[in-house]
Formats: sequence, structure tokens, C-alpha cells
Amino acid sequence: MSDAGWAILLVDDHAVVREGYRSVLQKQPGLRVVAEASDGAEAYRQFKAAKPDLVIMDLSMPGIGGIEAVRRIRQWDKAAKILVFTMHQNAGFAAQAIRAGARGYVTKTSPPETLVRAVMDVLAGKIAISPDIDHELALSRLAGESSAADVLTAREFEVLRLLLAERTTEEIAETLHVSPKTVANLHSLIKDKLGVGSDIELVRLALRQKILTEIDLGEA
Amino acid sequence: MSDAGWAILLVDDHAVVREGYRSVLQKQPGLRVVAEASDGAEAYRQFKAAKPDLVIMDLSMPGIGGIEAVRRIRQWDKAAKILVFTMHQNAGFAAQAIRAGARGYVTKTSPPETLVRAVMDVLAGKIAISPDIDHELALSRLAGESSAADVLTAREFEVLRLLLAERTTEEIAETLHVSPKTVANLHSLIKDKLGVGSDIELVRLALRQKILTEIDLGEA
DNA sequence: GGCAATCTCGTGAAATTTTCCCGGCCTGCG
DNA sequence: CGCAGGCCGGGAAAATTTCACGAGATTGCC
Repeated sequence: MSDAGWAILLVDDHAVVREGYRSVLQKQPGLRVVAEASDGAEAYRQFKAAKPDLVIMDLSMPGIGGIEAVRRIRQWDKAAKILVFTMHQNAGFAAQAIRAGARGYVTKTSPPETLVRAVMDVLAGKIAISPDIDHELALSRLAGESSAADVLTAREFEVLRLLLAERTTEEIAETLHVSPKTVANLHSLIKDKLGVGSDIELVRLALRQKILTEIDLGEA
Repeated sequence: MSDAGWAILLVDDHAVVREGYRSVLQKQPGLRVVAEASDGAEAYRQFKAAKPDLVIMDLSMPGIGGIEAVRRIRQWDKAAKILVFTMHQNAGFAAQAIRAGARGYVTKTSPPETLVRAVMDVLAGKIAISPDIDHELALSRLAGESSAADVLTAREFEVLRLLLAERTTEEIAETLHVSPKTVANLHSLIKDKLGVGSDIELVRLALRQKILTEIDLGEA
């Protein structure tokens, strides 16, 4: 901490949003925004140049994303304090961010006080997680958060993959040499096992668990 | 316009982001933020109460989304001036927003000057589209690219968005205040218009056209 | 080997959803 | 005004999903 207060680096690809952080933080004595960046690569350069006491980092940015930026900065400076501030109210993202080395995770839906509080906590060496994410993490822990690969049999998993890739139940039945009826039964059973009610949820689950990747969307 | 300047209503579900708009707009003489809202329903109420000269509206919000809020406000006041300000750098969303009655569409990646410029233009009665979206619209026009946003009506597009985001037909019916039957009918019609046979294909199409982003996969 | 558990595949019937066709209502337009 | 087109939802047929049940095959274990 320099004599002028804690030095902070802001990282977010939206200028107007950075303005928002800045406005909120400036009201806090002892905090000073010394640099800004609008993507992961620039964040890394700015960190090395400015050596801030704290980084406030958005996750969704063009080019190198926030998680990767956290990893790189932490690799360069093991003691770097990084607070992730993002719109993603998602325990998975939070887990990823913390695992990458972030010291805090606060969602943008939080009131400004929560952000300020988290900034102070992280500067003080604590880990700061906003209450909504805390709650979600607790829930997923309780639910046992089963991954598709865990609860499905090999056959079921195969059918799931084909459902996501092929078109109709009939086509899948054909490639597997079973009756369409069986595929329909498995389809139903899969949804049951994964605890989803609709195909749309099924696809979203698959995307989240990286069973289906965006790249796999082939054609146009 | 009152003697104190143009009255503006800010709508965004993130308090810190509203702080950003406010900070940028306050630097402009003749602009005055008179109200704020954090979701579509509240935006509608605030509009009726405050009768602002301009609304700055985010699109992705809990409950009633931004597009639907634009529709309702315009239904109540045909002359309402609404400027959409969103992270979605997507020509399809822009087309839908304009069709719903918005007078401008600016992305959050734009520098603050662009936002201010657009605010002034819309207040002056012009239509304001930020350059990046202009460019995308031009490209998709050149490519012939019949996107979902082209063939679907505003209502259908709204239902599509909710289908991708919410859970059950009933929940969607509730947020739109129509019968589940109507949602089911629209769901069917949408699949017909887009030429897909299953919900799984529907989701894949939406992903390809960036109506749903992989990042947007809420929950855990 | 014998046994239990599990997986696979299928049938059939009930429950639910999807789809199609309809009419009424409103709005914008020539 | 007449007309087209979007929006809302009812009704009924068609298709799909779900559930209960069972028969073979395979696996793991004592």
C-alpha cells in the first residue's frame, strides 16, 4: 500500500461499467484506481506495469477471458490479490475462478456495498464470496451435483451423445440397431436420471458439462 | 423537457452499472436522471409514474425482459423514446428491439461518448444505432442470412428467448400473462418457422445464431 | 458354479404434449 | 371500409413421453 492508499487495477471490457466501479470505489477513502484494462491480455500487461494491490476483474471479455487472466497474473505473482466481479451467478464459474487463484467472487447484481466490502476483505487477506454464490455453492454441495458421466450407463451416455448430435429418434435407433421405442425409453430415462424436465434443459446441462461444445455445432 | 433538462429513466438490473450510466450522463448539461428500475415490470411502473423524456433500457433482466418492457411501454405511450443499451452485440437483438419500438440500440462496449451521442440523437427524434451493430446488420444483409430474428415476430422471439432461459411452459405463460396453451402454440409455431423438428435442434440453432450464448447457462 | 445386481431391449397402455385448424380480437394501411 | 397480419386461445386428432413389467445377457462376488 502506497501512501496514497491501496492501488487498484480495473478490468472490464465495458467502459461505462468501469466508470461505475470507479464511481463507487472513489467514495471509499484509501482506495485509488491506478490503471484499467479492457481484456485479459491487457490486464496482464497492466498488472506487471502497475503492480496494483488489488485487481477487480470481469470474466466475460474478448480474447483471453477473465479466468485465464487470473491464472496468468497469479503465475507471475503468487501473492496477487484478484477479486472477480461478474454477472455470472453461477457456482461453476465461481469454483473455476477460485481454483484459478482469485481471492474473491462477487456478482454484479450485488449492491455496491457488497462490492466495497469484498474489496476491503480481499485487501485484508480474506476470501470474499458474495452471499448469492455462497448459497448456490451450498446447494450444489447438498445436491451432490451429479455429473452426467457419473450417473449414466455407457449405453445411456452414448444415446445422450447421439441425441445431441443426430436428428431424430429414428436415426439414432438406426445407428444403434435398436428399435426407436428403445431410444425413446432411454431418452426419457436419461432426462429422469439427470433431473431435467425438458430437452432444452438437457442441452444446457450438456453444454455446462462440456459434453457438447459450441464447436460441435457444425453446419450453418 | 422540463426547465431542469430532459428527464431520464435508467433500467438495468445491476446497481453498479446504473451508477456508471449516471456518472457518464451527469457530465452532460441538460440531462437529469429522474428514476431507476431494475427489471421490466418496475420499468413499466416507473415510466407511468415519472413520464420521462427518455428511457435507457438494458435487455437481459430477470422476469420480464427488456424487449417485452419496450413493447409494453410503447403500448401505453406511443411516443415513448426508448434507447436500448445492452451487452448483446447482435444484429438479431437489435432488429427485435427496434421492431418492438425502441428508438436506438447501443452496445455496452461502446465508448461513453457514443452513448451520450445516442441519447442526444434519440431525444432529437432520430434513430440511433451504434456503429458495430450497423456493421453487423449490413453484413447479415449482404449474406442473405435469414436469422431467427427475421422470420419471427417480436412476440415469437420473446417466447423463444424465454424458452431458452426459463424452465416450463407454465412459467413462461405466467411471466407473459397469457395461457400456457398459447405458449405451447407459439413454441410449436417457432419450431415450424425455423424449420427444426426438436427442441434440441432449436437450442443448437439458437447457439449458432448467438441468441443463447454458452456463457448464459445460468444456475448450477 | 450359483447368486444377485445391473444393463439392455422390448411391449403395451395411460398420460401428456404437440400439432393443426379454427374463430375472435386488435392494429395498420390503402 | 375491407383486408392483411399478428396475437390469443379452444378443441380434437396425432404423436410422443412416461410408466410398469419382464425376459435375456453380462458382470462381480462369494
